[in-house]
Amino acid sequence: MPVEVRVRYAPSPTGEPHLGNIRTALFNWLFARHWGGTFIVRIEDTDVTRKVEGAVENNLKSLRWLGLDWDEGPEVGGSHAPYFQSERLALYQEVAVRLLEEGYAYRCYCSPERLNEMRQEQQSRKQPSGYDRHCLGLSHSQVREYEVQGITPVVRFKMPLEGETAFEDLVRGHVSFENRLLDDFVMLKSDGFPTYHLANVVDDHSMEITHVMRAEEWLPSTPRHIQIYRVLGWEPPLFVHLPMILGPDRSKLSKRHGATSVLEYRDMGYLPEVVFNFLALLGWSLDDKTEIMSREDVIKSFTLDRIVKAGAIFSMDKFTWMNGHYIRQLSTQELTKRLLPFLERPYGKGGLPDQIQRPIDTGYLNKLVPLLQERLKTLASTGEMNTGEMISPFFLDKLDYDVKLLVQKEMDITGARSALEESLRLLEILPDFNAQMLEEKLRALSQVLGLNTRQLFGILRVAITGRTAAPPLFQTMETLDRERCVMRIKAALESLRHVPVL
RNA sequence: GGCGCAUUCGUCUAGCGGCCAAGGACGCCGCCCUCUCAAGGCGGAAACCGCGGGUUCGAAUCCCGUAUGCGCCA
Repeated sequence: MPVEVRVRYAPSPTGEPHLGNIRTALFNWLFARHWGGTFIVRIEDTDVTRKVEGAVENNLKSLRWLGLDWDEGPEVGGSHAPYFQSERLALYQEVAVRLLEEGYAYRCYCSPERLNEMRQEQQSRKQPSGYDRHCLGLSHSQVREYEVQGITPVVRFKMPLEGETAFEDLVRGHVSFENRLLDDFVMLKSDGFPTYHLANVVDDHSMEITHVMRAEEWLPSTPRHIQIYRVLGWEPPLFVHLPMILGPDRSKLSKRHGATSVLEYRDMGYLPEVVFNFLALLGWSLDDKTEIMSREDVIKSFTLDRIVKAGAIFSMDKFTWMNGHYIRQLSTQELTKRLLPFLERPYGKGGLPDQIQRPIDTGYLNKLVPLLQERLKTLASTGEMNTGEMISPFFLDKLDYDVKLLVQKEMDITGARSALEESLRLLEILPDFNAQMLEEKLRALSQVLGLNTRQLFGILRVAITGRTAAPPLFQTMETLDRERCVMRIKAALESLRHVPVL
């Protein structure tokens, strides 16, 4: 492949980077790492009006969270600094002036009103829309007149009227556009800021970018970029247009499809390695079966020829499945560590009930984690309930009982009471309070009581945890210890006491 | 409206002329395991490869057209 690979991720700081942006970043990063190249981050902050506070930081944060380290860019600097376009304005202006002098560009004084009118007329006449070159042949006196009026011009690029602009896209193959259908686009705005077209060409060239990998939505503007390279006598980079990530309705993924920002997924309890793995598989695949891949695996096998051409819908279901899969692979200790911040959040945000003291006892949590592990879909939730809710019975002193739950199918209150009373008696005298012993003796008890295990264990489960869905009963009891189990069964009995026998 | 790109199970994908009456995964359904919920195991339904023409002994795979979707410009 190329002698030296230099690629870039060039976000504009207009909000939190969403999955599509990050997938683009990931592919660039993977490509660089695969070939031992350089991964650059460049901030495209020339659109002052759309700038959002904290957006740069969110972009960098997202990259760091996923472990996508950059070799040049904000915070780390590099030989091609600066990496903020707002600090490179002189460069763009210089190029604009050069193109002006060489006749490849011209100043345009047209008002938005005139452009609008022009567009409407073109539309009504069903002509292809585009700038009509009104300002191309302006005389000196006309120019002077505009200047006197205080109009600051934009700079437009003079597109060739004939021929076609073609290139080999590394994913799509040969792509071509007819020049006569491309209009004289604005390169430099009247405030002196460049448009995307100018800035990205100037920067990619001066930063010696070898491969421009970006989303497919940029494909239609590529011929413009190529024309700029051409008149400047610069060698254009290779282009790689990545398939888009789509929402469930197949349109470009956006906020109206729900959560799209990577940081939101982080807060929902998705693992960074899952985002990495899953995103790598949206638009790229290794073969017909490999899905779970370490980052080293992906780097090793990431090549452009395996990139898919069509857009892909982001499937939340599969994403969540993969997250659960990764969670189950984690060591108890690692999972405990990752769970901690989620559990320490306020109850309203998915953490443990607020009356439970923070910080949480890590040693104790460590004992619970194995009971929780295979039930988690995300760090924050089992799908049915929040993680904090799920393990709250292990932390609370008192549970609220729903009496209806205590009385199992085909049983009455009297039966439930005696089952609890007999269990209580048994637990109090059990020589060893461990899961194995508990199971053995309680099974025997169910026989004696003439109940099936489903019924007895069901009642006990509700008495012990307050709910019908919980981790395995006997391990739960062992972890809670005898004293607390006894207390809870007594409490359950107490709550049954006030219910009249029907 | 113009231009461009795309088109294999609901979804992500494998497939680069014969190995495909199309394979894997998620989801779905059923069974098993089982103290609940999960997890796991096994099995199933699910794409006539958008459609129509070619090329070829042979096409999901190559070519042309067409439809649809999406993107960009407006």
